[in-house]
This record gives sequence, structure tokens and C-alpha cells, in this order.
Amino acid sequence: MDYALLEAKAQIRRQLEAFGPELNDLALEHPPKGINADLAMPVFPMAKAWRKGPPVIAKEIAEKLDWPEEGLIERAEAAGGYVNFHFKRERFGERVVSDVATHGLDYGQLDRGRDHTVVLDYSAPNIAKPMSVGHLRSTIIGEALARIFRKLGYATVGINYLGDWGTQFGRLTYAFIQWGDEAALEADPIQELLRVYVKFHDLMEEDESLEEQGRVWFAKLERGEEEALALWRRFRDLSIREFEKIYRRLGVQFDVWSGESEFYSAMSDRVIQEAQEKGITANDQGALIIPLEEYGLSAPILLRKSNETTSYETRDLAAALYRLDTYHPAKVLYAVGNEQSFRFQQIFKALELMGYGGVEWVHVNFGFMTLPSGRMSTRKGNVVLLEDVLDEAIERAGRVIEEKNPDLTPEERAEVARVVGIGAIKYSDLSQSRGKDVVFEWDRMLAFDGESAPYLQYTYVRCRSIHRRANVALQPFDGAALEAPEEHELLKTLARFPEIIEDAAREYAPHTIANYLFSLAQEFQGFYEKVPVLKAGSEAQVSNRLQIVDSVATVIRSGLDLLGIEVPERM
RNA sequence: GCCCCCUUAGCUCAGCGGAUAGAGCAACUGCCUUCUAAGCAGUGGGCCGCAGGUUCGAUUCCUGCAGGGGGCGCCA
Repeated sequence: MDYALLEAKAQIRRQLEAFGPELNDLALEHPPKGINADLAMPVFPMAKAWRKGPPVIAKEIAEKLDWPEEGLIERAEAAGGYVNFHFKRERFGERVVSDVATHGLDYGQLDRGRDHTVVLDYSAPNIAKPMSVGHLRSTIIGEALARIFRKLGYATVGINYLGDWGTQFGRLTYAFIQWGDEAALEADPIQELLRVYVKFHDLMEEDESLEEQGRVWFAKLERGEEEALALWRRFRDLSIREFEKIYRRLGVQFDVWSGESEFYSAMSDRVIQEAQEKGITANDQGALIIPLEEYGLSAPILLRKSNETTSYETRDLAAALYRLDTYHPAKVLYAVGNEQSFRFQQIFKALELMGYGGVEWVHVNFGFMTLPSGRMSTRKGNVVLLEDVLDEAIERAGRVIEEKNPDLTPEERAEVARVVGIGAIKYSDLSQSRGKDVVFEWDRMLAFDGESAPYLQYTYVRCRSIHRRANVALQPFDGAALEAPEEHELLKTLARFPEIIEDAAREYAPHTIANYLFSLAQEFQGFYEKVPVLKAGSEAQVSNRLQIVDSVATVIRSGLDLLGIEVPERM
């Protein structure tokens, strides 16, 4: 699979071989706007070895290079310390259009990951609690990364690792037995579970014995006592049913639903046993730990608490080993917030000490989401529910559609509102780099203008609209009929899509794709204003431009698909 | 005290070793009898937190400092 740009770069590299391997490390860059060139190579690093000034070196290289007639490169020239390359526009354009046309929505697919598996751990909500907007980031970033890695030929395993075990569920079980209401649990399970959990916490502030009750009931769970376990099982099942509704609306899918509860017994015993065999454990105040001070980590991993129950770290280690055994992954990614970075340092170090350092363990971290009023807390009630955000987005989108395009049928409108509303939410999160904290604001998350999903979707819709109105038979793409500079620029941008996907995967950064699509869309909108398609000067131009328009539509659609965002045909 | 993330235009953010630092929003000015104005064109707006260092070259890499956020064993 050699796409136009990869091929062009390979051709340049081949010519550079005339200078021996010395030039291999020089980068081939995309020159900034305003520079008249298609690719550029800075030669400054050669100055010392060659004992010449960069402009002289650039000139020597440019002059010695020789471009085969059948290649994609027209010529090279020196410009200061750069060698600038120019494509044979006709042939390059033909290649790009044919790349996109032959691969369709699979354009950009590469086989970088053949025979490799990536395990992705994302979303991971806690059962018995409503999902808030806070869960959006992990869910959406994880889903996007899974799609990106799949596009590069990796097998992926998306795991929803539920927070379904721990002392808190001892508390919840006890609380429900004390104050729970069956009918309410049936009607709105998460609401009812939250109610008794909040009550437990409120009372716990005055009554310290409750904390002990929580521990006692968790111990019952870990010992497998039926009364506790049956209740817990119901809580879990009911929660999953609620979560599934939201995932369906978000278009998020998992290959595996798992959870901490699967890893507290036999699997945990194995972790403890292996760690002991490796001689990396110690006893401390009745608990079994893995000391990590000598690796610069200020706290140890707690393998077994003094009351004999397991800790979440043990369960995480057990889950990690299970994933190795089951999927044999090259990488295991955890899409989890910054606030847990210390914990992942501990876990990855422990895995290394246990002899499992051969796998790439990656904490795909992201910033904290807060409300303008401060931290979210489900228990304290200052929280924005994910469900409400989805509803609001769709409703707002519906209002805009009614205003902008009243011709749509009610059914169309509802569907477009869904696609646009959900898209806007996802894009607002996926378009910025992961690391930064975000403050949730309705108007920002649900923006429909400027850099937003609706802008990209609208660009797609415009492409499709032209396509629908064209009732001419396409002729083979005719490079000789390329005329407007915008055409060439657009073709170059389209040609970058495959490498953008690789960048996104390498950095675990979906926003790379979002930003690329936005700049492609912007370029297209400029083209749309300036360059007539259906009313172009010649039949060859109409045909060419239609094919460029179709290519833009394909790349936008397939790029948005990588982000888990759908496109409407009209809006 | 130690560790992690962040600091670029009024606001929200791209750019993360290369050629004059870019968008979106907000403000102002234009553009719908040509392919959907959720659009386009234009104007104004920047000690790229501060100080050192590495480099031919630093917004980008390293060190220190300041500010914001998060975390630091029986919660996850």
C-alpha cells in the first residue's frame, strides 16, 4: 500500500542515496504556508561534517539530484539552507485521486500493526453511580484510539473494566439492606443506589461504626457470602443495563466487559504468589506490600490489606496478567485521567519487577474535568450527567436545523440532530490535546460554529450536495487540466491523511486527526468559495473537481469515523 | 516535602528542533438572482510564564524558579 505521499518521499530518499547514507537522517518536511514548495529538507546539520555553509550544501544537493521521467518529483531547488522539492502536479494529483477512489473509506489504512494486538482499557465507570460528563474523556479517547489502531492494521481489544469491587460496595450493600427500597430500585436503579450510598456517607460523618460495617460487608463479599453477593450482582447487572443505553447513544462499543470483581480471588492469589516468588514483597503492619522507594516511588503497592481483603492494585495487576495471557498484546493502553498517574507508575514498575516489562504499558493520561463551580462530586450532587449533555446537545442541534434547513422531514431532522449533537460533544473533547484540564461549559462543548464537528459535517454535506447535483459522467482524472492552485493544495492535504493517522497512533493523540480534518475542511471551504466545480470552464475540469470534492468527502467521513463521529448527508 | 499534568492573542486552544508563531470564539467591516451563509473574505489583537543552558537554529529539548490543577499505602 504505497500512497502518493509515501511514494514521493521514497523517491526522494532513493535519489539522496547518491550521497551515501549521510543524508538519511535529514527530515522531509511540509513547508509552511508562503513557501513555494511541496516538500522541504533542511540541510543545516550537514554543515559541520561537510565544512560548508548550508546554502552551499543545499545547492550542491539540489543540483546533483536527477529525477526520473516516470516519478512524482519534478525538480528540486536550493532555498537558503533548504532543499525544496516540487511535485509533478499532474501525476501527483492523479495518484492522490486514484488512491482515495480505489480505497474509498479505507483510504489511509496501513499495515503497520499486522500481527500485533493492542489492548485498550477505557471508560471504566463505577457501578451504582450515574455516568457524568467526567466519563466522557476516557470513553471517547479510548474509542477513538481503538479505531485509529485498527486502521493501522492492529487487532484491538477494547475493554470496559468496571469499578465493581472494593470497600465501597460493602458500604453500598449494607446501606441498601438498611434503607433500600425495592420498587425504587426497579424504577431507577442508579438513582436509588446513589440515594442510599449518599445517606450512608452522610450518617458516617457522625457514626464511625458505619465505616466498620462497610469493611465487614466487603469482607463478606470477598468471602462469597450469598446474601451480600446476590445483592451486589443485582446492582452490577442493573448498572450495566443503564450504561449500555448511554454507550449505544454514543456509538461506543467494547469487545469485553470486565471488572475488578473478576480479579479478586484466584487471579489475585496468583499475583501475590508470583510477587513473593520473585522476592519483591515485604510485610508491613500486617499488610503485604511491594516496596518501591528504591525506584523513586514514595508509596509501596499494597497487595493484601491487613484485614486479608485485596486492594485495587492487586486486582489491576491480576487483570494485567490475564490480558497478557489471553490476548498476547504488544501494547496495553489505559485511558485514565492524570490523577491516577502515580498509581500507574507503581503498577507498571511492579509489572516490570515481576518480569512483564517486555510489553508496552501506556497510561494514556488526560486532564481533569471540572465544573465552573469546582470539582464534580456525584455524592454531593454537583455533577453534570452525561445523559443530560446528550439530550441537550441533540435538542440544541434540532433547533438549529429547524432554523437553517426547514425542508428536512421530521425524521430526517431527528436523525441529523442526533448525529450533529453527539458529534459536537465528541469533537469538542477530541479536538484538544489530552493533557490539559477542561472546565465544562455548555456553550463550549455544544458549539456548532467554527472549529466544531458541525463545521466538518457541514463541509461534508456541501461536498455531497455538489455530488448529487452533478449529472455528468466522470472522466478519468486529467492532471493536465489542473489549473487552480487551490486544487493542488487540496490534493496535497488529502495525501497527508495516512501519515496523520500514524502520528495520531504514535502519540496516542486523536486530536491530531481532529486538527487535520479541520484544516482540510477550511481549505475546502476556501476552494468552495473561489473555485467553481459544476460550472468550471471545461468538462475535464468539472470532472477533475468533482473527483477532488468526492475525495474530500471521503477523507472527512473516514477521518471523523476514526473519531467515532458520524456524518449526515444533508443538514 | 516529593511526584505527575498544565502555562502561546481578551477567552478557548493548535504548533513541540527549522524558513514571517496559527486557528476558533468574542469585537469590527464586507459578501446570499452561481454548487446549502452551521459558510467565506478582511481588520485589530503576541517579551510563546520568568531565568539560565544545549544547538548552526529553541515557542518546541534540559535545569531551576513562579503560578494553576491533580496525586502521595489499608477509597478507586
